[in-house]
Amino acid sequence: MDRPTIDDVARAAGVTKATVSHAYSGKRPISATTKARVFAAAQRLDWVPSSRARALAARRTDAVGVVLSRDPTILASDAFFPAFISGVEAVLAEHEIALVLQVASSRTAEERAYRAMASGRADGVIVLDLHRVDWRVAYLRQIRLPAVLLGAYDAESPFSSVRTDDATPVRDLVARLREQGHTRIAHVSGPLDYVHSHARAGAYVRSVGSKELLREGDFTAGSGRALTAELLDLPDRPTAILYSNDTMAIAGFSYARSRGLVVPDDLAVAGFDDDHLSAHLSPALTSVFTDPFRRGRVAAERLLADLAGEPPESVTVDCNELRLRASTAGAAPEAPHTELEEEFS
Amino acid sequence: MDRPTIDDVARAAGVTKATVSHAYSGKRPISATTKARVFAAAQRLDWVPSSRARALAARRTDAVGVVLSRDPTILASDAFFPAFISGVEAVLAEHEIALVLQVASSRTAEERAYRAMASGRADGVIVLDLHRVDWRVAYLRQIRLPAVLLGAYDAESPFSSVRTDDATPVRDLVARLREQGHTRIAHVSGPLDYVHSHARAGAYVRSVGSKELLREGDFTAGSGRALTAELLDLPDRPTAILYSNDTMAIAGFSYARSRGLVVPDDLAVAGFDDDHLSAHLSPALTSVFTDPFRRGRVAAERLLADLAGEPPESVTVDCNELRLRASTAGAAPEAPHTELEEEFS
DNA sequence: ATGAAAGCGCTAACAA
DNA sequence: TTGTTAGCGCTTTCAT
Repeated sequence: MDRPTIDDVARAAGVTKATVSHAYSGKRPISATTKARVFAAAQRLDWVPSSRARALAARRTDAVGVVLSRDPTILASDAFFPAFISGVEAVLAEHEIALVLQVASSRTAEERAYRAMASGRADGVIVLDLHRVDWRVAYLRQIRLPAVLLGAYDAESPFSSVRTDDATPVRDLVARLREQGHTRIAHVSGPLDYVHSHARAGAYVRSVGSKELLREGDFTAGSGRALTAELLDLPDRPTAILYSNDTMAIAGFSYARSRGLVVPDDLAVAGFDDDHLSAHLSPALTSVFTDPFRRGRVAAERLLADLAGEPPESVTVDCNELRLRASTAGAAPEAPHTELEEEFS
Repeated sequence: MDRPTIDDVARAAGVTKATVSHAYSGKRPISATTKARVFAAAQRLDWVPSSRARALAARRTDAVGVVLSRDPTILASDAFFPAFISGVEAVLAEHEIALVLQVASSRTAEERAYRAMASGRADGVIVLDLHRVDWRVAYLRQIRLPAVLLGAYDAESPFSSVRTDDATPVRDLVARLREQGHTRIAHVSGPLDYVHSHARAGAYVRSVGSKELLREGDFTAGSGRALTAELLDLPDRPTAILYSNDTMAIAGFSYARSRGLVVPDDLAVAGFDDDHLSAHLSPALTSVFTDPFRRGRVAAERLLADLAGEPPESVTVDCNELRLRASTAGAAPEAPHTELEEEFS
């Protein structure tokens, strides 16, 4: 009454385990007739090969891992993650490969999680939220766990990576706002040690030529609100704010509104990541669609290629798309401080 | 240069594999001194037990599975799933148990996925999106895979379940709208073969006493829009619409607005699930917060208890909270058709 | 308190 | 084309 094993099937089909195994894997020629007998027997016995035994013998798990260093509570309000995972799954599902998820909120927990992956939970991992100097890159190399990095890692690394160009949409957005007459354009970034935050902030700084109105947030609504307050309290306040994600942008524009400012008339606002509800806000939020679904697909495909033995490769996905909406529409407000600026210049 | 095995550690510590194994599992008394020697050796050799070998020998994987029957692309725009998974992970992370995710978009693929879980990918599963008559319940029993069902399954089942009361907030909401003078209150449900959609729709029908203004959607923005159009085209159109999720509600009120209706003056609108941005829409969307994070926690805890040998149990989580916001504020519009109704009555 | 040895259910190298 | 057999690296029973 226990689950049948490969031996049961072999016996029922009048062959040996090896034949059964090969009938399924196709790793050696099996005559059509025996193959048919094997399959029939397996079907009759309702046999499913044990993934555990297979994993041990083949040193392969048929699973791909993701270790999340984010706090579980933050996961919930993030536009990127679910869509990215969907993209990954879309590829993995075709190959009947599972996705193993583990969250770890401390460095030691994270190391343990990666070691667990390496010890047989997964054949390779996708690394998210890459830092500019990321201990995980060296660590994964050390424990020899195949990996794909999501983001442009500058330092030498033996891993494939999936990159995007975050600079262009930021530059385009700044240019656009300039055309509308904005001269005081601020940026609320994510943590600057993340490669993606840093890339966006860097593009911003190069575009406006100054760090004066750059503020470092942490992607939470709280920081969006606090830093917006700080910027609006400036004697020469910005007339436009670019946020590094939609959550901060929305928190920011709610706050601005609570101070009596009208978006976009008094303050233009733009986000990043294009949450699926952002188009429905009013005013609708200008944002940058980054196609996390597609990036998930590409990352999964890249990892499977690596696991199949292809040499690592850096692929760049051209997916970012600036979506201009009402929150940045219209001309810049008659900046009350422009005269002041001129006085000082 | 290969990964060290338990034998290497045993040799280095001058004991046998059995001792090493027991030093870690604590399944038999080991003297403090040998234990110390073992741990020291393991540390020195940088040994991590192979989860594959352990899984095979112990018939346990230390992983919990979720098979998603949704299309991967839908996953992305759903308020429930990421938060639920976060809750699950919050519990699993404490026990260093992994979460195995697999999406399957056809029944056969789904069966394969569950069999893979049963064959060693996971020790048990959490079943989402329960149908009123759900083949998976019988199937999981047949393949003897421990499971926790999310939702109130009516038929006899050997599984634990995590239930919520979706009826009360619907009833409260209808009552509230009645007080405001609404007499034509419609409902756009999710697919009625889902237990949760059905529970909400059932509560609605019992509250309003009629199915006339009930429309069955599928939780997508498209169906929200289409069914809203249908309802608004009615000769005696509703003055309030309850949707079974926020996505449909938002699509619905965008559409209503495009027809020149003002929310909530001409049409009151309410959603379900309370997407994290719903409070920021304008008007802010009335919705029902269902605490998916907490339900995820409870489901994971329940599954771990089942796996530890406790008898299955149905737990009810009292988590639903009606959040009244501007989209249902104010009195019912002077219903343009009330006179008509009187003419006909 | 510890050792010896038999599996767990497959894969793959080696034979035939 | 198929059979034989030795692992894969653990856990666990049976001895001591």
